[in-house]
Amino acid sequence: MPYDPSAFPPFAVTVDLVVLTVRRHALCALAVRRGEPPFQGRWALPGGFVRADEDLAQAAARELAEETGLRAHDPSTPAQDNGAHLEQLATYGDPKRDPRMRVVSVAHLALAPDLPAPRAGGDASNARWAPVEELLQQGGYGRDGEPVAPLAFDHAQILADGVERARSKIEYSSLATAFCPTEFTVGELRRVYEAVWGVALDPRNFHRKVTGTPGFLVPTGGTTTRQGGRPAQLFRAGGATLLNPPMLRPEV
Amino acid sequence: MPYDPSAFPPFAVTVDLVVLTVRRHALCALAVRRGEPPFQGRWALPGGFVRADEDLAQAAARELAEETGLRAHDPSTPAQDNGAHLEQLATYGDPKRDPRMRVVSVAHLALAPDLPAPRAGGDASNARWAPVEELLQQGGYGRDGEPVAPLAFDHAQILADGVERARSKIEYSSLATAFCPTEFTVGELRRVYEAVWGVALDPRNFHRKVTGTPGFLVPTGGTTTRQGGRPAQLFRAGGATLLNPPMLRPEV
DNA sequence: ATCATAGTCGTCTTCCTGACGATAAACACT
DNA sequence: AGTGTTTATCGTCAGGAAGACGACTATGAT
Repeated sequence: MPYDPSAFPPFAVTVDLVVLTVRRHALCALAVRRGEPPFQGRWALPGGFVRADEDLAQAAARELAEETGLRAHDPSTPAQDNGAHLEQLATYGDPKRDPRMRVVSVAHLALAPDLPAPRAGGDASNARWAPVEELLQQGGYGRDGEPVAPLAFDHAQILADGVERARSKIEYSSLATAFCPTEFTVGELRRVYEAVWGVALDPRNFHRKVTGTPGFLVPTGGTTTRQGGRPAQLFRAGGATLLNPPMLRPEV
Repeated sequence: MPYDPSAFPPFAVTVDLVVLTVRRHALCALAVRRGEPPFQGRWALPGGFVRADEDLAQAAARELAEETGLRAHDPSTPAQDNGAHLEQLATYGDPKRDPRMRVVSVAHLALAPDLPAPRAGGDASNARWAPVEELLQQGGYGRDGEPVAPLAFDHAQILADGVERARSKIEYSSLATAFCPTEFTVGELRRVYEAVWGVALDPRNFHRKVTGTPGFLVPTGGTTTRQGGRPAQLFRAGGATLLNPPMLRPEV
């Protein structure tokens, strides 16, 4: 078939972000309140249109910076600075996912250490970190007893897919360090795994596993006592990106 | 920002397919010859525009049927019929990836058993199964001494990503059975792993592993001798989709 | 001083894997 | 019929990794 510019329907292309962090022992995602219809007033994932001259990864990094101030580091340059990890998640293109028009959204997954405070266009009341279970429970009641509306569009599905990606990826990669600040302790890293997986891990076996995996952790020499108890060694993320053998997620 | 239909640039959205199969002990991908510019005469991955009323998965299934005659089975209805496995791979949206216009391509990965013959719009000379190493080597010479042109667009990258996805996914899932016909032997399944990974596996340990994993293989009672040697038991794919513990890919 | 908390080192058992010997059942020869 | 070849299948053994859990250490709180 010859090339015919009228042969294809026009689409709008957006990027949506699943930004995850660990706060107070819970896996949290960034949500923004929608200011206009459709779904006005409802919570949604941050995102926006891809510009005409922009790559998808660039658009995702730009949105991430606009919403959180985080720089994304290039995936080819792993965890050195305290920028966020950013990767493409999946693409959602149901014809009816946006009632206004045909929109294809390329969702991205970002993992960040605990941050001071979200900012959505300068208005803090329109952005928040919320535990993912709270955002995913449809039509229930939140911790404060307020009714919880489901996320706008198909964002509950996107968030669920992003959480599942994070849960499986920390098994066989060193990605859990993306949730930690530059220097962290073994206990802090363990609490990341526990929050993301929602399980309790044996501190002794965990310590043996992570310190025994070459390239995973690099001791910085310092110690800290910010968690109480005996001072703990401080580590930085090592160069290894793949864990072999993987960290095993407990059954059930 | 209020909704403004002129606020976003229009995109064309396509699906491209990485269709993999195992033929003659080699991992092969389906390639089609381009009939029009750009890249006229070069080999490319099959694909096409997403229609206005079509979901992305529907578009991919339609293209797969057009190119190969294969029905894709729904991911929620695993390996029963001899349809192909189809899943979304990744999305490619570099502004310059298509010189004509802004095209975002949602690549999909399909795994199929060895098929009679490809058909691309009825013209067999414009479609072929080629070993992935042959398609991925840039500017070398093929088995027959002819110069090999690299794949059109960014399809070499897409193919490489698809192959990598397949290689890693057969580690921890029962997806390797998607390369096999409905009934197959342990040896045939082993040859799938060997072709996809490009390694030799110990037949005895492989046999112990796959027959010892509950839900992976279901004996059908029959035997076959189509490989020569002692008759082998026939199996069908069991209901299990996740392999735990995974099949280990040898180092090197 | 005592307790609570968190970190770190060991031990033991169990399971899984890799290496590899041995047997079984077909076919192709001579 | 006998012999060799090929593929399938069962068994054995050693090494490594993980789960369960005891023991000890170093802080702060009471």
